[in-house]
Amino acid sequence: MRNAVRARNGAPDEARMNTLVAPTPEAGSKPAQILEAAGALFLENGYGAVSMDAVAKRANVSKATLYAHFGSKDELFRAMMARECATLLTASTWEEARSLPIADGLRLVGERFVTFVTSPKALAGHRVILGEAHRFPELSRAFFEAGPAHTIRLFTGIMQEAQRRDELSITDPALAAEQFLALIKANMHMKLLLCVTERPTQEEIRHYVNAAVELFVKGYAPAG
Amino acid sequence: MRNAVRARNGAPDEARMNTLVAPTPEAGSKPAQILEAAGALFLENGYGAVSMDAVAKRANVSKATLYAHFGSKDELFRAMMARECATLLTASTWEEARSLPIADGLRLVGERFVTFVTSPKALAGHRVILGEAHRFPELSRAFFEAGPAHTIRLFTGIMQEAQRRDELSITDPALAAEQFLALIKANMHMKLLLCVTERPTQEEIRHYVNAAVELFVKGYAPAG
DNA sequence: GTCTATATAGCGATAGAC
DNA sequence: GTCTATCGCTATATAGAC
Repeated sequence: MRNAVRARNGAPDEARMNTLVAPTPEAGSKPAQILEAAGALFLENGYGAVSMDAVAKRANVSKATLYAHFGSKDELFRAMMARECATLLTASTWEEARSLPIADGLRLVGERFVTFVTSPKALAGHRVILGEAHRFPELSRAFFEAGPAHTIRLFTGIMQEAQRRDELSITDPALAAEQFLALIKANMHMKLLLCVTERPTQEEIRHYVNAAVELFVKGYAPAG
Repeated sequence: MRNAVRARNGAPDEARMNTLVAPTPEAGSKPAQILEAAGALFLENGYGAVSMDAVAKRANVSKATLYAHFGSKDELFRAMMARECATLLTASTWEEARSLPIADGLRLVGERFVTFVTSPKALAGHRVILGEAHRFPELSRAFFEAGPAHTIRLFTGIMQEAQRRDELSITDPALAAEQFLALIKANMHMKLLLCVTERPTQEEIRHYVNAAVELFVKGYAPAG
């Protein structure tokens, strides 16, 4: 897609920074096996605690084969994160929310969003990225662009739409989007990242999201 | 469950779970030097990327001396985290907020809280803990209790007070506290954890907090 | 391309002198 | 208590046969 070559004129940020796009190897091939093993192990245990031996063993591949496809542990980690982000962040159909009243739309996409970010895989990826943010700053940036920043842009659109329809009185749609996302994640996300609580049920998620929507819609209700 | 010995009567959670309390060695002593070096290195680079040699070298101490005071790398890491949490989380005077109108009180403690969690040390600690949450689950729990959970309890008190005074209409004070904390951190905290932005200025913090307080107070305004 | 076997280095942890 | 020197192990990465 847009790799390495594309940084010429004033290309928009969306196009320039997402360096997490990587070709997906054909299913069943050795590279695919390796990436799958790396994904399972790195996400479970973090970068430092996983050896190349362990990856090779889990992938049913020799270490030499592993190094033939991925030149180093760093490279393997990057490729694995790119693949995980690609599979996790398939843009859902946010459009359907646009046709609903704002509160219902927020409830719909909010619940979907929280369900996603509280999934074990998303949490594991989040944890690993955060733990290695210092060592892999570009990866961290790319993750942010592909993940949180992307989501904020989507919700910013929803906020602008709601304001255009006079359903909400918003002066800074991007800030409002961030606030809403923060509200629905609230403390639950942190607790999950720290492994101090179990995965919430769909009912619990709905309860959190409903409370957040209520607060948000009332807080941004148009005057009069 | 967790400490094996202490789970008898209905002791409050606060007393049972905070295993991060550790004696502070006298300043200038070797243990103090070691802990300081460990703090700098672990917080900067994470657990796996720091060797005991590196800690010893930075502390101007031999590795044998290091092992004489801290039996293993795990133990050193725990002691270091305990010390960092102790120095960072000195309970400020939240009481002063109680005498103010709710919006002013929230602005005051909110700004202080955000200033704290966006400090480089707090961020580094947060990052390391998150990255190693799998490997050190008890440590993670203890951190959560000493940090986020403690803060939520404090803010829950503020919410209850506000409701008693009919300044806010809150049905679930703990949830409201979580919501407020999430709102004022919003996306800024995530961006900082991912190293995709610089430390915010006090003006930026104030701006975020003001926006959050406005939304929160309006959203929980008593009817009528 | 893929394997077995190995090189080389750095790790956590320890022994023994002082 | 503190040091120097070193053990034993495992890590990343590579050489060479097939």
